[in-house]
Amino acid sequence: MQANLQQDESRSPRYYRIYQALLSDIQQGSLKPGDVLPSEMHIAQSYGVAPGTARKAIDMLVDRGWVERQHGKGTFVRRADFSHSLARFFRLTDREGVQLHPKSELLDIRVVPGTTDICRHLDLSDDSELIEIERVRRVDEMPLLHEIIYLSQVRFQALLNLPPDAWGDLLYPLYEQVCGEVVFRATDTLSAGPVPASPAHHLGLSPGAQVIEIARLARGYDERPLEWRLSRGRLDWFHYSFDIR
Amino acid sequence: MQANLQQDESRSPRYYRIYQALLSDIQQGSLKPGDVLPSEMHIAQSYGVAPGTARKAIDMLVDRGWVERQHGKGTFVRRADFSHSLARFFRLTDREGVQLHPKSELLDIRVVPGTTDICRHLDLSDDSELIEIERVRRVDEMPLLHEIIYLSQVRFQALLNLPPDAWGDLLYPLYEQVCGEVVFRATDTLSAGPVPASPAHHLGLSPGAQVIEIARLARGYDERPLEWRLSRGRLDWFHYSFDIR
DNA sequence: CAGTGGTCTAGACCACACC
DNA sequence: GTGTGGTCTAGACCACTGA
Repeated sequence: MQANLQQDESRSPRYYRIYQALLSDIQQGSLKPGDVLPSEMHIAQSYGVAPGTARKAIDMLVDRGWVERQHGKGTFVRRADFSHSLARFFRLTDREGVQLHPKSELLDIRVVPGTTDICRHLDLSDDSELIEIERVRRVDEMPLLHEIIYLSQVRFQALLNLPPDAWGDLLYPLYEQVCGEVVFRATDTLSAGPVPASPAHHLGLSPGAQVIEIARLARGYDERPLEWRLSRGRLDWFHYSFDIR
Repeated sequence: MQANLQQDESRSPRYYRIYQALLSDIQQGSLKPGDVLPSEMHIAQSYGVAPGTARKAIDMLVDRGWVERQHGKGTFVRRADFSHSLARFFRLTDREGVQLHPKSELLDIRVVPGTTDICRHLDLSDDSELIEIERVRRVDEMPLLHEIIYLSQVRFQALLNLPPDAWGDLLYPLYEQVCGEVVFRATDTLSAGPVPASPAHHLGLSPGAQVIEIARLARGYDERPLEWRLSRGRLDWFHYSFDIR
């Protein structure tokens, strides 16, 4: 009956404060992917609540995809499953709507002064230095996409020292493992336009031909912009698919 | 080792069976959009379970978007909110990413024999008759999209008797009000291709010019295919935007 | 005021994993 | 066996709504 404890600082319910505490443990890294959480009873006792209340906090973590229950074993922090990162963020398909698995070739990485436009997208001051990455993504040697990627030089500096063979086909796992930055969501905007010289060359087009442009702004857990990306692809190989709910 | 088949007719938990029963009431229409559900206590008593169990069933309905709680008032079946239908299903934007609000002009509606391809998309037998609708969607008199839409003649027959002035800018509200069919989700697939004669004419292009093609399969609550739609738009006015999570 | 949903308790028994 | 999560009970008090 110590209902008094709860009164003051809490306008939010106990299960919600426990949820926030556990989530913070995960985001700060004191609970790492693959780690087991304390048992429900343990959490209940250490926060001084009934088991049902602790369970409700864990329910929230499960619903939001942070942890996974395993009956009889425990509750575990989910690994950022990058076998699914491709399926989540790469939406190009073949003619029949089947997901493609492109290979990536790094063309160039360098530090450039940011343009006003890009810095504004990334919520940076207008004169910030940016990391610019240029890539080609191929399926069966066919160049499907040409990509130019901009990142904050401050937050992604570690990428500059990577040996060439450390670059795989996916960037987002690299962002997490090398820079500790996790891409949580993204907004894609598709349009068409004439292709500049460098992408034209890598896509096997003459400059000025029409291409699809996919502009992407990717954000972290806290909604901060992390990456601005401009992908260009040939019209004739372009198939892009997704669900609306 | 007794086979502890609890001989409950159900291997599923009680809250889940209550969830299914309530959901079925909503889908069958005995609970209509805007209706209030029985109170949690009432549900608990009438199913013979504890209040917490009934509440958990309602939690599932809330999580999945079927009902909405209103503290102090009750729990209500959600209305399919067609003031947001446009924002949900129409993703064309202007150059700056701002949602467009197109006007629709009905060009033609007729009954046609279905092609194998389209009937298969709609889960109909190959020789089914279909309703074919042809529309143009304009913003400021500029023809933005040409659409051809296919529907089951059986389920959407009521559309054939509509007076021309009953056709507004949006079809999905019409499907619900006139035919009782609710579009719940859709899959869009974007690609590019040469434009046939009729769309070319309405979009102000010469036949064979490249256009964007948006193929959509829209489905109801129960995942049944409802509508197959092929929209074509000029490359130079094409901007399509959405979120990935 | 009575009725509703929102939170919380302190247990119970079951099913599953592992030793 | 013990310890875990999964389900369920039978209450309690609170906060909000509307008559």
